[in-house]
Amino acid sequence: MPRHDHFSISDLAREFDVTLRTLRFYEEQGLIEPARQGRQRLFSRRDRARLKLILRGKRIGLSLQEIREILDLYELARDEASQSLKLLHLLTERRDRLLEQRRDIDAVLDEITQLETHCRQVLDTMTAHH
DNA sequence: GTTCTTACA
DNA sequence: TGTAAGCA
Repeated sequence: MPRHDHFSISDLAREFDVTLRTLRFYEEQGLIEPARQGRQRLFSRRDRARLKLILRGKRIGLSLQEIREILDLYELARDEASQSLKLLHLLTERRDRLLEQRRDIDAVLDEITQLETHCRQVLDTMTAHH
């Protein structure tokens, strides 16, 4: 965990508990673009900071595509305002998706309860006849 | 021993 | 994203 200015792919993998494959994949997806020292990747503090944001976004449930949008803003429109605005928007969408999933789950749960009730009634009826 | 690219159950 | 293969 060299506290210096550069990190190897293994350094970051260890620090953030992700696999080497994951870091290479994120690069492939354009979320990070570590420098190269010959052929090897050389991660800067900036890459490290981005990775931190990527993982945070993933925890919240944002897609890599959405995370990239935020990261891009952090690069281009260096103003923190547009970035926060974007994040706020994505968070709202994420919440809506979760709420919808919750509604779907509740609906299935209710159906299960109804079927359960039905089954018990059938069993009670048969028992009563014997 | 470590990292890289490519391909695929 | 995991894993295996063949290099550097």
